[in-house]
Amino acid sequence: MAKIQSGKNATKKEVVIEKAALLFKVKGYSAASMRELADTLGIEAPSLYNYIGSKSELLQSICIKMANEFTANLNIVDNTAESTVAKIEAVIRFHIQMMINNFNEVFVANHEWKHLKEPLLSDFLNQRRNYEKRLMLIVEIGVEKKELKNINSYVTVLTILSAVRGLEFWYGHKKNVTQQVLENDMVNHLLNGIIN
Amino acid sequence: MAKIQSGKNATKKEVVIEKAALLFKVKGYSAASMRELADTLGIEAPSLYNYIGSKSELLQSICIKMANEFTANLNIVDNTAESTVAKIEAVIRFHIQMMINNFNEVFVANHEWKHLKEPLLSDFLNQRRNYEKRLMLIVEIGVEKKELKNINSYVTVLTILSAVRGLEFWYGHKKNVTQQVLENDMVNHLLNGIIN
DNA sequence: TTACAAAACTAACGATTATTAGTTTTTTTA
DNA sequence: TAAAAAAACTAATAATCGTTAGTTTTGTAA
Repeated sequence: MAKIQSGKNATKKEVVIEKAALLFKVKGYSAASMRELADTLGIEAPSLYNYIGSKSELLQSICIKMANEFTANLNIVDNTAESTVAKIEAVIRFHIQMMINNFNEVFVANHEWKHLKEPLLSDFLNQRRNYEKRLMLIVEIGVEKKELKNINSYVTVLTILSAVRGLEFWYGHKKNVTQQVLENDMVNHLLNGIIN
Repeated sequence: MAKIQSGKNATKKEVVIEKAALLFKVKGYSAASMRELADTLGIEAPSLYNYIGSKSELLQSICIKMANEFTANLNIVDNTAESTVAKIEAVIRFHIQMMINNFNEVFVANHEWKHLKEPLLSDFLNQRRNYEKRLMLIVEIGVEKKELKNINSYVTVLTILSAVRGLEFWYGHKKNVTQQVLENDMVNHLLNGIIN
């Protein structure tokens, strides 16, 4: 009956993934049904399988894509930013940008990765762990160079990553606080707490 | 066949809730089945209903209990701690304590509340919103008194609550960082970033 | 020991799930 | 316009879900 609308340059498969991200965010992966996903696209559930292989594949696409984007950015930051503080600031700002521009997918990757199947689950967790370790290394170098206080690198990275992750709560309160204020205040709060 | 073990002073219902919290944490509420929960107790699924009314009730118990504990603590802190900084520090330390002593239940309340049914869903969200507002008020008073920098109270509370919430990730890495180091470093990081 | 209550069981219900098979309609290509 | 391919459909499958009903076993109190 209805035909899937693929706006702009988006593949129809990409449209399905996009809608899946929204649905997974609202209902959670397990509670979200393929029938409901099909509904949001104006088609019947079995028609989805013309575009995708399985429900699980949708989650995979979302999680892998997000993991890769964060890793790719860290590569750039690590090679371009000069001081430790500049690197950390760049990472924080990128997380904020991602949360704003890819909210649903970042949210799903953060919340629903546990439903990934092996071996992708291990891949995802390894990549995240690696990301954390690289950030810890940046902090440790900053401590050595006396750019930062004598802080524990794990706790520092944990605090920063957790704080920026919490931006998902801000998303519902956009009216009260502008992105500008949010970004600057959070960067200042997190950096002032560790700069020497 | 098997009989539910109710250790110490715990009601059998409380044992069921405790096991449910663990299961919900690992699999998520929707993906966790009553048969699996019964398995962890060594009984058959229908036997659960001798103790509880429904699966949904289990989630309710967990979420409401946690919300009340945090609210109760804030009441105490608000009445006893003197300075703004002391209040914020007390709140941060309480969150850390809760994460350590009630990890599964805190985790479930943080992650699975969306599966609550109305009107409990609204109650839960209102209570959380109220908690945030009270913290914002504490920050605003601190700014007025020049105890704190001239910061946005919403962003500050968001940053702090998100950071302590991220302790759930630390839980898997206990070996590398002691609770002492974690607690002090995080408190310092978060307070130094805003103290005037 | 007998009676009662608590707590377990088996069997089964209706609902929902992701997915497959096979078919028809629509769109694109030649 | 005819043929081929893409994209929708209907119908149905096996599996799993929370939960109920009814029954049997176990534990406790008289």
